Amino acid sequence: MTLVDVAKVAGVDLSTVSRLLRDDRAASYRPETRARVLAAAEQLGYRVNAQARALRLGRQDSIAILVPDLDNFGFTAVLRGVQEACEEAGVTLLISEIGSSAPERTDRLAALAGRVDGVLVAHAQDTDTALQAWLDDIRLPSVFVQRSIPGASVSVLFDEENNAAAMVDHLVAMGHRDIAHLSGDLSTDTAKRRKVGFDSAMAAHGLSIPRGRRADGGWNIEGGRAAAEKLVAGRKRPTALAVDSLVQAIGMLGALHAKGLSIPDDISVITIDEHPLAAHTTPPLTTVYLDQRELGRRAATALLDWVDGTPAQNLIVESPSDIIDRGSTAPPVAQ
Amino acid sequence: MTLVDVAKVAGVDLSTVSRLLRDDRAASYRPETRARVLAAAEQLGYRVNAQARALRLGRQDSIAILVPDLDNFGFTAVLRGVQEACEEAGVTLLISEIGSSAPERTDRLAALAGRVDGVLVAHAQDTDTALQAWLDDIRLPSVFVQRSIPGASVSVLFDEENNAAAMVDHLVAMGHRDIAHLSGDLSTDTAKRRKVGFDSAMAAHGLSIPRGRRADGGWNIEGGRAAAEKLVAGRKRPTALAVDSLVQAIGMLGALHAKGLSIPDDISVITIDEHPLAAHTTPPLTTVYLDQRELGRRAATALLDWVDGTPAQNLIVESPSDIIDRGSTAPPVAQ
DNA sequence: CTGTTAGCGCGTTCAG
DNA sequence: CTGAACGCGCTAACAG
Repeated sequence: MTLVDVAKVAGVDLSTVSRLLRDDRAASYRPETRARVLAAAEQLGYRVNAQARALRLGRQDSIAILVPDLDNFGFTAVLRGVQEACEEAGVTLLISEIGSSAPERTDRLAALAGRVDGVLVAHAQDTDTALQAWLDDIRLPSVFVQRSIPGASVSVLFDEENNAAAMVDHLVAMGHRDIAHLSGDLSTDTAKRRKVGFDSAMAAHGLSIPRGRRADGGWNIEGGRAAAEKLVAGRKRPTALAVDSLVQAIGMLGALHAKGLSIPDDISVITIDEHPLAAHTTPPLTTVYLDQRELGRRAATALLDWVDGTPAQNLIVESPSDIIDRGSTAPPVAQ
Repeated sequence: MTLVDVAKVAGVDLSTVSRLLRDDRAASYRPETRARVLAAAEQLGYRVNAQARALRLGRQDSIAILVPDLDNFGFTAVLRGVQEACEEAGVTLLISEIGSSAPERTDRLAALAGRVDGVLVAHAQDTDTALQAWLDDIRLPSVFVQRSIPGASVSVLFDEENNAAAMVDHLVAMGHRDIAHLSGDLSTDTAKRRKVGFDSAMAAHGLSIPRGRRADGGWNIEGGRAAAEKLVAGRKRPTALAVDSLVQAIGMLGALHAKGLSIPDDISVITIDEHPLAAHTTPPLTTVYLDQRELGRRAATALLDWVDGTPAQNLIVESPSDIIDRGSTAPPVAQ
């Protein structure tokens, strides 16, 4: 099932088979030859050898995406968008989980480097110098997805300030004035930008943010829970909670329920990120919808273009920041 | 940064470099040569070209795992176990989502075939003949993970009958006699085997399963919700619900809450699958713990061994079926 | 329109 | 202990 085999069966040269099977349109072969070759290939079940092809062409037709945590369902929509774009481009996608800076991470990255034409990065803390060093080292095109590292590669981002502001606007429109911000991991720029957006929006409404009204929820369930506990611990609770991610919101719900708080009667909550799960929590969560799928598509496309020779540029993907209202917010009541 | 480059810098033949860098121990080279080569490699930042190596050796040092749905957090622990095993073996893992039988799935599969030495399959409905055909076609070692197709390849499974029985035993021990089974997709053998286990366990306790006490929840949130609605719709509710997966349990919670049922006061619930999420639902869920990570490891190891020449055998991974009691079950009360 | 030829980078005999 | 030479399967000139 190699080119020579097919050529032998078809009674032509292997280069003819190679061209015929690939270009198809380009060369107008004699119908007879064409038929013979196609028949032989079919009969033998011929498949090009991806490795030989990669070796010859110096390109892999495959890219990788580095994700922090496969458990994080806040990110699957992005993955799906990336998959789609890759599919359309006929490129294989390699998904790799690279959690914390474990030592074996280096090996995984090293193995990856030789197998792909470029890499998408969905994992980046400002301090992750090891990752940055690796990216420099491999000299492959790389694009950060919904993350960015200062002074580093290209990024495809949402307007996160806008997203955070959307939460504030929604809550203020309901009459809230004492709003707490359950932030994502503040060592990531995504969380930083949302913080800025939150603060600006509050200021725009003439509201201040007293001490104790922000907590870092670390982008995970447990962090969200701990942060929520802190935010509602004081004598005077905020009347509403704006949460940076759905994953953290899950933890928050646990904390609020444990404390016997009823949503939205005692406290309103809203979160960024949309996922099937949001419709099935208790209560269902009002969310800021982000088109993560589109973000994934755009990031993948940018990377693929870069691989093809067109350097990618930083890109902000417009997202409607639409509110999906599932009733977890309501006007505040006097405590 | 190829072998020749290193050889040139080190002033030796490229074959020397090749041996030295790989065997290391095998050949006892002159320390001097050794040092020169290593230094040159280091200096040039040499990396073997995975493609050339694969072409030469006829092996990719990489395997793929086919998953139905990356959104399904019930499966990430398996993935993690697989990743670990691959890491230890120095093998690259290719994760690929192959949802329904979309037409583009074929392309994705075809591209995969040339890049891996074998494939793990975590997606299998008895009726998925296209997938089966592909597996036959590629003639690569393949192992099914927590799934099996009748008469097909090798499987690495849990004792699912035992797992379902664990739910029944726990509930019966609490005093329940009227237990409903919210099953997984009954076209998958996993669900079928759990059904058998559930029924046997009930029979062993001298309990029967009246009509309307089982519903197919399709392995997803929405299916779980719909099935739960059906199960508690009748005049006389069951006193307890045994759910086949955490994902479905999420949907179930939504349904029960919407109906105003309180857990475990009005109805007890228990589910198979452990995940961080289970500790943070309302209420937290009592679960049957499965060592999915170990399952993943074993499956990956079996496949890797097969790739190395030792055909894999069907394998049942012992799992303790331990109950993690988070209080979502309680003795039944008269209605 | 089709065959010939020359590598892509590497691992492996076989000599020496 | 090290070098020389071949070929894995494929593509892209270049002939014819």
